[in-house]
This record gives sequence, C-alpha cells and structure tokens, in this order.
Amino acid sequence: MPGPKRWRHRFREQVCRWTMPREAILDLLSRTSKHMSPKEIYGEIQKSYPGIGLTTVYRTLDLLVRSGVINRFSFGDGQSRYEFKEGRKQSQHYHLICTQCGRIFDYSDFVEEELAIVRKTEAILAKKYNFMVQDHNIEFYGLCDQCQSQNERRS
Amino acid sequence: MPGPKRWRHRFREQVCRWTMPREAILDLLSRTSKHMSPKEIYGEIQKSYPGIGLTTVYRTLDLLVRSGVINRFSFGDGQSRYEFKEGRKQSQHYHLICTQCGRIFDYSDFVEEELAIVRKTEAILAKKYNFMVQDHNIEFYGLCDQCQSQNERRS
DNA sequence: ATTGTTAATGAAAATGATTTTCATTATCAT
DNA sequence: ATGATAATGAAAATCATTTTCATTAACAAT
Ligand SMILES: [Mn+2]
Ligand SMILES: [Mn+2]
Ligand SMILES: [Zn+2]
Ligand SMILES: [Zn+2]
Repeated sequence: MPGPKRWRHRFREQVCRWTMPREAILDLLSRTSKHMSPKEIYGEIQKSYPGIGLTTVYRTLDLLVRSGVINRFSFGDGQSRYEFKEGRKQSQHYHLICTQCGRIFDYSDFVEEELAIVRKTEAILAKKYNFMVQDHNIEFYGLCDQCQSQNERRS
Repeated sequence: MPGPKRWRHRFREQVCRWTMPREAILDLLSRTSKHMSPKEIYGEIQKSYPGIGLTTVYRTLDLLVRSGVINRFSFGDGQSRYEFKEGRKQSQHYHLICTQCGRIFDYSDFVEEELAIVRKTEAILAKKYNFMVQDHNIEFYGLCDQCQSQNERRS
C-alpha cells in the first residue's frame, strides 16, 4: 500500500479521520531531515495550504506523537521540536546540539556499541528499579565547527 | 574554606555580589536530590525568605547555570528543571523519566561502561564533525514501577 | 564604621509558546 | 447522498519566562 493510503488505514483503526492538514504535516515531516518547531512547520505548511491554522498544527503534532509516528524533543530553546520516525532500526541516531548557535546535528556512528550498552542498561533498569523502558535519548552538547572558528577569530 | 564562604569568593572573581537570595537558592539546591522547577524552588524558598521574588529565582538560576554550578534540564513537561552539580565524577548519573506520572529518577549503574562509550563517541565526533563536546546527556523514557501496577489494576 | 558606586532586586508589564473554547466544517460509515 | 460527529480555525485563555524600571543592598574604598 503506498504512503498516504497506508496512513489513512492506520489511523482509521483508532477512530481518527485522515484529513488534509494531517496529510500535509506528516508529508512535510517525512521529507525533511530538520528538527522543526510548530511555528516552523506552520510557516512551511502555509505555503501550500494557507488555510491551516497553527492550532491544528499543534493538535496534529500531538496526535502523531501519541501514535508513535513522530518524536518530540525538548532541546531547551523554548519550543518543542519534531522529527519523523523512520522505518526500522536504520534510522536510529542521536543529536549534537551547539550551545552557541543552537543548531542540531544528527549523529549515527558507533550506534552499534551504544545500542549494546543501552540494551544492557535497560535490562538492569527493569530488574533493579522495575522501570519499563520505552525509549531512550542520548545527546551531546558543545560547539559546532562553525562556532569554534568564529570564537577564535574574535579572541 | 567552608561552603558559603567559598561561593562568595568564587563569585567575587566575576564581579558578582554574593546576595541572600543566591545563598538561599544554592543552599536549597545543594541539599535536595530533586530536580526542581523555578516555581517549586520559589515556593520552597518563600518559606524561609518570603521577600524573594520569582524573577530573582529565574535570574539566579541562570547565573548558576552560566557559572557551571548547577545543571539545567528540559524533560519536556513545559518547565525547566535544575540540579546541583556535585563535586567530581562520583555524581555522574543519568535519568529515568516516567512518561505517565512525570517523575524523574536518578540512575548511576553501569556508568563505567557508558562513560567509556561516551568518551569513544566524543573522540569520533571531534574528528569527524569537528564538534567540541562540552557535556552529554542520556535519558530513558518509560513507565515507573508504580504506574505499571496502576495500569494493570485498571485493565 | 561610613560612604558612594552600581549590581541586584521585586513588582508589574510584556512576551512567547502552548492550550482551551466554541461555533463551523469536512470526513466517512451507512 | 446523508447524518453523526471528529476535526478545524479564530480568538481568548494559560502558563513559563523575560523585560522594564524604580528602589535597595553589597562591598570596595575611605
Ligand atoms: Mn534527528
Ligand atoms: Mn539527577
Ligand atoms: Zn554552533
Ligand atoms: Zn510513573
């Protein structure tokens, strides 16, 4: 079943209607590799569907997060950011966040070793604290290439 | 040099005045193991120093974060949360966040292996992306013991 | 101990992200 | 094609955080 149709079916199952705003927002997120905020998504969506309201963007993002189709992040810049959850493990990646310019970079090297540790950790957590892990998140904060050279030029 | 006095000196160096609100807030954070929000801190501080305003709490937390004395987290519940940075490596720990009740648990098992991986990762990041890592963060999302049993009782 | 400079404070207003309300519209099972 | 009702958009409400500004307090110099 091709993309849109698959979503339509998937959502019908939970007494949901597959509407144009939902299609547009999911489509946008599935095409970008950026970590977009509601306002950014709204701005982008406006270009092709001027009728869609910011409120609907918020509601749709909530729905998609609850449905497990996208991920929500709080990188600490005052707004939430969203990312399409790609199929399977391939897409597993973590984030580098530049503390100066705020840009976010995807990072997916060494994920094998990291995942092994994470699995091991999850097992411990389940046994010791009886905590049922559903998801995890690793992030590195620091200075991106650009901000580093900018800084030394200034000093 | 005992606690308060040490801070007083440390802050003088950066043309800062060591004031009563700063003392009170740092003192509170250094005693608790909770991850408190500005409003929670404000509420607690009020009990002993009714004069201190919420604005000052915000400003002081910013100062302490910039000074590297405390850490700021965004766990995604709409407010930032703060934690005293304890001395040395001993205190290195990560977080378990219950997606249902929002409670946050400290976790510090297996940190050895995790730290080894993190170091390795940092080296790669530095080489490949020229990203200078200053800090990192690992968090697990899931259901805490209590919420799990609550759920099965309801189902 | 007193004093002057000015960093820090608190109250109120402003801002900005997110949520709620409610009348209207559009989806989709029948 | 139609009815039930889920979804929408605009406006208002909320809530966390920041800014403004007149007043206060810290502390270096005396
Ligand atoms: Mn990403
Ligand atoms: Mn902690
Ligand atoms: Zn940067
Ligand atoms: Zn819980």
